[in-house]
Amino acid sequence: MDTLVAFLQSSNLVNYEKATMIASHFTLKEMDKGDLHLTAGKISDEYFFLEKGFMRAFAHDTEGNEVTTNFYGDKQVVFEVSSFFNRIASRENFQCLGDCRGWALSYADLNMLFHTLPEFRDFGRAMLVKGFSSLKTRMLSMITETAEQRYHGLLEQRPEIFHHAPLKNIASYLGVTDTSLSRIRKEFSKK
Amino acid sequence: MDTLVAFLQSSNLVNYEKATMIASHFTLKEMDKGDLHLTAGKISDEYFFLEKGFMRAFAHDTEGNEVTTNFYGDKQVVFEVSSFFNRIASRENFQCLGDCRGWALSYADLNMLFHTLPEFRDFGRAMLVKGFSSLKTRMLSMITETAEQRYHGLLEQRPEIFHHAPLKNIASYLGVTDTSLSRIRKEFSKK
DNA sequence: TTACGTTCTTGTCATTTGCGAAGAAAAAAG
DNA sequence: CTTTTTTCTTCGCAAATGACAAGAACGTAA
Repeated sequence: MDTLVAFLQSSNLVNYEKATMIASHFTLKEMDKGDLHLTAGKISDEYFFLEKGFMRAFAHDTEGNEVTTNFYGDKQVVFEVSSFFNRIASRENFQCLGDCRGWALSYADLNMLFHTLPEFRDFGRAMLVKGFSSLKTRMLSMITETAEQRYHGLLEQRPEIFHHAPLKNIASYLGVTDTSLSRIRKEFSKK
Repeated sequence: MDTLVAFLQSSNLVNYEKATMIASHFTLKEMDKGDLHLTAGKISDEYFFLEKGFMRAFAHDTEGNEVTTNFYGDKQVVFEVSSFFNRIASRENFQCLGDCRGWALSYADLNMLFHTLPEFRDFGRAMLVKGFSSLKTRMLSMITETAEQRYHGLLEQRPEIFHHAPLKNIASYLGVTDTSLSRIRKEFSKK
């Protein structure tokens, strides 16, 4: 649980004492490779801190194809914002790409903590803002960059992804087919 | 100012009395067509409720081309989340596409209200979550739909945009060139 | 190990899209 | 109203990408 406490402190918004107190409300959750942490159609009720492992989020398009919408590594918060806060069914699934271990907080507990601890409120908002911001950046790169540029960018900025996720997941995350990604990699290896 | 009060109440998170009290901290701001409400490089310090008019947000890509990232109509909150909350320079510009009139709240005032009114906090979070959620939807459509499908979707879901924004802005918002959008429209009119 | 299923690569072909440039149309300025 | 600027459309061509299919490579489980 030390990892969680350290994570809460890392933002400099929460001190050690408060971090320990917040962390005490989380419960341990362990999953195996392939397990679904959240299934589309259900309401997300876990604000989940991933201590160890790797996960991805994916949705289905109108034709039923899987589209990977995000990857999560060690020490990241994993939850479906809209489902969690609006208490509505999630359109996304969260799947473990390896054995996972982390800490979960329920909606009720999170609200209780938000209500009593302004620091945790700010922490929560900072997480939300961060997620929003990185999604915006990704949208911009989707519009302005070629598939090849996006591939290289991901390779530089988040190399861990390539160690944990199959290429077809990465392809849909980048907005290309697996065929196309394979070609991009081939061109790249020529140099 | 009635419009603002009504807007604050519309979420059902804030009652009339509190809405009036919150609204009293906003200040009126009027702008002409073409004016920049926020310039890239500056820190956004206005949580802005657009009462009347139409605006767009745009950024520049690495080659210096304008990319429209969002459109805002009547009765919408307009602000750059990351710049506003993190107090960092904005990468985006906000421009009036017609004469605009709305109400602005400073970061300091917003925090003061967040601190004293749990209802307004929830309201603020709901706005944030909503923006996040719609950006996710848009990202998914960018990955799974063709440019033509995205065009038709926008035409159905937000027809006002076509009454206020030039097509080249809409093109970059949709992630295509103006040339390509022109072709898509031509194909469409053949039916 | 062997057999099976999944993932990845490669090929061909059709389609979409971008780029550069030119002209038409529309809007703004004088 | 005329001029100027901006926006929109159109053209030809090249490049990128998707769809489909076949086979290779890989991992998993019996």
